[in-house]
Amino acid sequence: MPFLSDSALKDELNARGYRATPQRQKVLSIFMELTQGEHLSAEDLHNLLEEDGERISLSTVYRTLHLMVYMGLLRELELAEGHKHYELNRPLKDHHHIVCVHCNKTVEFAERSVAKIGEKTASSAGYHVLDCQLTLYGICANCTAQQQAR
Amino acid sequence: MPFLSDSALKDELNARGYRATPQRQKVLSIFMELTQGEHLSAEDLHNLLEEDGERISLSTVYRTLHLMVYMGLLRELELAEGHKHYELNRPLKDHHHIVCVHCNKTVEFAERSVAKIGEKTASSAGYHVLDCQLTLYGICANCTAQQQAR
DNA sequence: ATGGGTGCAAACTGTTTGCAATCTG
DNA sequence: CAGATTGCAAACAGTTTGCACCCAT
Repeated sequence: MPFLSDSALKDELNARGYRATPQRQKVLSIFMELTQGEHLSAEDLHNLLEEDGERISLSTVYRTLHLMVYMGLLRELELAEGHKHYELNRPLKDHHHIVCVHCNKTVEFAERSVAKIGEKTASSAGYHVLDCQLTLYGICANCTAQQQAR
Repeated sequence: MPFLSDSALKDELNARGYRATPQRQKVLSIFMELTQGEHLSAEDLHNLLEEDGERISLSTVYRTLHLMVYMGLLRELELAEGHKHYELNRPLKDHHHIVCVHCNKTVEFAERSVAKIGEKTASSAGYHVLDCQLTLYGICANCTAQQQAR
């Protein structure tokens, strides 16, 4: 599901009774241009679209993000920055985050065993797992160094 | 750190140049009365305090929560419900969450190996880990059953 | 007594919603 | 052409902040 042409997106939307609009296509194409691990807030996305000369309102950005999360095209991340971030929902969800609580710098890392542990635990609690996010909060090397400098 | 008497809290605060106020003591005592795994939003906490006949403003609740997270007494959770939740920051952080994306029901579970994996990964990226949260999103048994009933 | 803490109300941020106009299937 | 989708502006929810008063230290 990571790469979806405009026409594939249209099919996917139509199959579920939704319509393909230029806004939706443009939103998805922005996400497909990101490098692995990059993620955007609603406002980041809106800015990128405007820079590209697209005319799209913030409300539509939000509505589109919700729709695409609902359809499974995007993944919603809750990093502790007060607003949500979104990224393409790649089939292998073995990619997690470390956030620096000082500077908010975020690093992605891949780790297969976490998803397995999660899957096992959740299903024994009767849950059908949709997503598995391991988030580590800490202080990055840079900030640690700066603290010691004081 | 899970159980802190009023006077221990006072010492802890004074040592860092803060003052012990009735509001802060009451907030912490509310958290200490919770059963393991319970967590509160700022508003939940405010309501509980008012039920107990305490006079405390919402702003003070927020300020106190931030302070206690900063001091390491509380842990901030980002469950996908649009607002943050807080719980006592117990020394063993091997306790994670599964959230049902339909009904928001949250279940806690303990899993030791995740923290180990996280610690290892983060430190190799140069991060000093403060917290490690594994959050699983899925559909609970109840909601699955209801979906099939339709 | 001094400066940290509180309550209040007003400001803010990110997000959602109602509605008329517009576009897709 | 019907109904889904959009843009706009207004409404919202949760959280933060300025300021005068108050109370731990």
